[in-house]
Amino acid sequence: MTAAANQSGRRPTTSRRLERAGIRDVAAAAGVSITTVSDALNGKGRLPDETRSRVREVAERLGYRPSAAARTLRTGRSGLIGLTVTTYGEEPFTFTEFAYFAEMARAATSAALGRGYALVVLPASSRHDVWGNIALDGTVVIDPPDQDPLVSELYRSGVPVVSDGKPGNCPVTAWVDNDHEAAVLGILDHLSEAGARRIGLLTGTSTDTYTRLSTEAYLGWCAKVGQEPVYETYPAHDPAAGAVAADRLLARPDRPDAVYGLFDPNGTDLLAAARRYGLRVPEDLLLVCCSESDVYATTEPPITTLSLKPRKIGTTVVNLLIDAIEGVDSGTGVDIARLFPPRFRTAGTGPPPGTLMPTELIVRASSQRRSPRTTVSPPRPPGEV
Amino acid sequence: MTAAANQSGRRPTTSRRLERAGIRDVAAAAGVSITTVSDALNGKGRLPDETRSRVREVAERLGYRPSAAARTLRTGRSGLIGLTVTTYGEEPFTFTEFAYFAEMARAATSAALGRGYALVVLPASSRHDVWGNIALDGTVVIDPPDQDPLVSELYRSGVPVVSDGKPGNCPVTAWVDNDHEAAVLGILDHLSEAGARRIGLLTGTSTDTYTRLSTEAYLGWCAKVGQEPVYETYPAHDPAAGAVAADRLLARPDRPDAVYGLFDPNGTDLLAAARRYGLRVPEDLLLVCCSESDVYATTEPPITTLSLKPRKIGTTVVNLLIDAIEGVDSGTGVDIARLFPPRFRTAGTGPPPGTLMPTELIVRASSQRRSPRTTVSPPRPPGEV
DNA sequence: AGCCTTCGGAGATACGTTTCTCCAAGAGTG
DNA sequence: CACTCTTGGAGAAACGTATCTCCGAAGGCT
Repeated sequence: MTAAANQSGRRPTTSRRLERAGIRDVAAAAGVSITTVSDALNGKGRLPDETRSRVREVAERLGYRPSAAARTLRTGRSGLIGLTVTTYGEEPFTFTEFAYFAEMARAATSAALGRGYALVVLPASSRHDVWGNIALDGTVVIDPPDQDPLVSELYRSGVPVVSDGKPGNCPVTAWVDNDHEAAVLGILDHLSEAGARRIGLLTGTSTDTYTRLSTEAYLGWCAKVGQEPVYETYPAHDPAAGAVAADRLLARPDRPDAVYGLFDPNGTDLLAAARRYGLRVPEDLLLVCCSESDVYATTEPPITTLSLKPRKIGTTVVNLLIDAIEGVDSGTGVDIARLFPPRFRTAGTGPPPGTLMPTELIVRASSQRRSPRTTVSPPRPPGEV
Repeated sequence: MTAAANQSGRRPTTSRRLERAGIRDVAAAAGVSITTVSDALNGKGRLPDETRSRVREVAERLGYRPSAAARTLRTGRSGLIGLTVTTYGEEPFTFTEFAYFAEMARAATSAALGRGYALVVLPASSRHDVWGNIALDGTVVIDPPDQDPLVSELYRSGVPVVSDGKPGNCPVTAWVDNDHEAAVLGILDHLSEAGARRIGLLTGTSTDTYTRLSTEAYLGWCAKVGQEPVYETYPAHDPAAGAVAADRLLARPDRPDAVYGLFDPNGTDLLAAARRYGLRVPEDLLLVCCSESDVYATTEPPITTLSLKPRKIGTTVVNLLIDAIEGVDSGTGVDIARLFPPRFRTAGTGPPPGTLMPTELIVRASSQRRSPRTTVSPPRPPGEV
């Protein structure tokens, strides 16, 4: 039994054996009250520096580590943020499957840590019992489907939710998304300027916002410029289906002379399909795809890609969420959250605040008829340093 | 004020406004005691099914969600597992930077979730205050450096730690690693059989276990077969340095006719370097590199890779950790953890239990002089389905 | 009839903090 | 001297759950 526990007069019968030192032990050892210890360690209250440092030293000596669980219970803050990615197909996660998710998650983790929060990776399926078992201060949801029951449940129970991807019909505290329409229009214009006469699209069958908005933008553009739409769809989560769809697109009688692929692997798939049909890129076929992968910088030829800037998105999403958690209204310091708890905030205030982030088109040889000058270091003979 | 809170007689003065329903509210609404509610919901105690279902129904109706914080405080279990990856260079994480980490993390997340735990991504630097703020049941550490203070601290405070990568000098509950020596020897034999006369190595400057063991295995093999070692080292976290080192290796007067690269990007780097020197792969240069990326299946030519099977590793690590947390001794059901808390378990019992996992060599064209028959679908004319 | 066992459940305590309230002693002030 | 104000700190009440202990009642057995 600890001497401190003895003095504190708490457990007279049960002897706490080798447990970690608690705040009581520190208080007893330093000859002060628990209040003083708490204040000293947390920098609150009014204490002379001498007491503060003495308490800190005693705590250090005893190896005192405050119990996160107790603190969470008392303060209602866990410092934990959920990160949820919608699941496609059998696998529980597409997490880190595509470069976009991986980079976004990394940026989000980093941003959260920078503000003292940690990220918990959670499945989108609410049946996993783990959801109820974790005290979350808020949640980031990537690409929530319409009417997501999980998001509704979270929001209803007062947990702030910020989504990456404009939510369909579920209530969120805030959302961040790319300006997909502008991105697609920009690409179509870019291809037109490069000489494309008939631009095709490789798109997905699912109904998520990204796919929907991008496809609509394409169709709208076609209607405006008077081009017959030329597109193929496939289930985006199935890599094999992508190659087949790429092949299908180039096999059409009205074969396009330029293609934009909405998903990461489309670039290599389209390149392979073009090769099979003996089409030269960019001479016979202009190519652009949406990807965060840098392999497209070294393909033959390098492929123009659209970056959704996942790092920026991840950072923004997390910062928005933490702002909501801490009740900061973008720097005004007004404690909005306390005045209007989340469950009431949208009542009558219209749609939740959304932020549109710009994308970046990384132009490479595949989308330029006149291929840009590439810097190639000349081969050096062996032996030369 | 809730009627239940009124009846319970607890807070007579302060009115709890719109807070979530607690276990007391459920008890009051169901006309039973708190004990009964807890037992009914957790499937403990001895209760008739009628009471159990009635309580469950009331809880459901009230939207009762047990407080994770309170449960954690009471039971000492949070259901949270830390996932730490050592940081190289400036970036806070290499998390998901390499395919190995990404896949390993995904498998670990999945395995944890399957057993009712969630993963928290944490930085390896202990100065981040977030470490002390989270109740962790255990931690997975990827590739801990020798004498890692963080691991020591965790282990000392009784938190089980399982590492991916054989730990140098820090005490862990268990560890999992590949049999790097066997893997390297296997590759060297494979290259020899393919006709290699002088095998080179592209390796790293850092002292982590993987780099060290692999390099030592190479040197040992060289000594055994009487080949002069031919290798170049570079800081593995610097992508640009890899290309330079690859170039250096092929520029040597004693240029190797086969190379094994220890890191993921080495394949493309070596391929590019070979091209610069006019070396044909595999005719003039045999190539193997360690990578989880499937881009090497489609390079020109496809490159033979060594897979460390990160999914298997991630799953094993997590299961080992949870076994330790729950005190399960690999199925015997003996509660070892309770009998011997972690801090005493290594006293005299020698090194912590380690598991060596096999690797997999994925043989492709780059390491075979007689290139294997490749199945290439002949180009189909457009219009044909 | 008396005793033992099982059933169904209530009471109370502990988990380890944070924080609200309050108090004693000294210091300044009229 | 009587008073207020400030300083430094103590006491105790939560936070919401799990669980240990105990108890009455009903039935079974000798």
